[in-house]
Amino acid sequence: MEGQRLPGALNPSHFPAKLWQLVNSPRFGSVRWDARGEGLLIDQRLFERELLGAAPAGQGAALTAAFFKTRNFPSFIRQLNLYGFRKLGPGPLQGLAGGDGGGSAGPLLHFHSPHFRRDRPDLLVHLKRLTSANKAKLAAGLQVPSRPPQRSQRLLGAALHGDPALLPSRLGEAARPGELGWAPAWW
Amino acid sequence: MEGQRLPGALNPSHFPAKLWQLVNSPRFGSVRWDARGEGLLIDQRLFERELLGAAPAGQGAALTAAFFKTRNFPSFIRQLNLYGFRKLGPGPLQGLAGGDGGGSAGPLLHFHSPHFRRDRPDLLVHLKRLTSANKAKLAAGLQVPSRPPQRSQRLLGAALHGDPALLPSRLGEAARPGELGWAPAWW
DNA sequence: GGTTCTAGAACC
DNA sequence: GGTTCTAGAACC
Repeated sequence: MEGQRLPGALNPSHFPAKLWQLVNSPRFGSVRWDARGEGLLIDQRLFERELLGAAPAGQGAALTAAFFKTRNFPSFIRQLNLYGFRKLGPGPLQGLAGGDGGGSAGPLLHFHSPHFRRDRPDLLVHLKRLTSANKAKLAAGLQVPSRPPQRSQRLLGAALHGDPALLPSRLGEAARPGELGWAPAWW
Repeated sequence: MEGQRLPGALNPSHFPAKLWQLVNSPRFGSVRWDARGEGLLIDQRLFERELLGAAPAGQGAALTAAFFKTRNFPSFIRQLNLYGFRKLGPGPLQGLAGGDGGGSAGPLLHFHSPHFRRDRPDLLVHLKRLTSANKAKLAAGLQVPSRPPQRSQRLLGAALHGDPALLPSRLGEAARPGELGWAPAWW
């Protein structure tokens, strides 16, 4: 399980953290690592059913866990591109994807970012939202700050990942009512 | 049935002609006119099944008529935008869409172009592919030429639409073998 | 920062 | 000209 812990410095409500949790979660099969742990394999059909609440055609829209706010798969792709992921086409690199993944319903999309690797959660902090402003800063060699998670978010993350180092040690620092009394629907 | 005939000047292999035939075809329910005949109502779920060969989830990909070359719905949207269609959001205009369309499987997308109206096939010639070059020409008040359909395509269109004026009147002008010996799979 | 709609560009 | 991938911009 090493390498699957979400670094505490990441804001769990932002896309990189959510994606990290998603790919490492046994709950979901639509997003997983490729054979080398250096890219993402995404089963669009399964993704829409698991995460976007798409009904199996004929049934009404099922209410589903709100991992993402959207109901549209293209918005997820937009997020990937916005954070610098690139699609890997069919070819030698794609060949490393690693099989059909066992019962996948549809074709797999293969995406890659140099800052998103299974064994390198420390690189996640380099995933930046590539707005034009941020790109200009990065091009100029400047730093792009990340808003750190709020106290309640850090507590939640620590609780979810069982990281005692991040949990309050004294009662006086304990979570206020409501602060830890919930969990995301997708967990 | 007036107004559903494809103008002979249009190249039937290009997007505007295909879209016109699609929305006026009784074969397909995924694309149809809104209540005013001034916009398109598109049922993405049905569109993917009818025209892109999407399997009903679980089954393998079904082989389907090749109305479009793509298997991806976003490519169809890209075409709409490329030809100047804009999406109408929920609101007063959207309210004119006209019901759920009778058994539509999913939510409807509403798109509009001033050159695409049920009762005005004569406007279709103004639908231009909005490349940056074409947009510059249009902005300069210049004309953007359309490649006219080839002889075989004119003949096919005339035959499909039963337009005797466009069909050869003498045997010497008749179609050569193979020229009319086929029809699109989707017809 | 996330989501949505549209457009640029490259490839076919 | 059609298709695909990525990005800009506006809105939330």
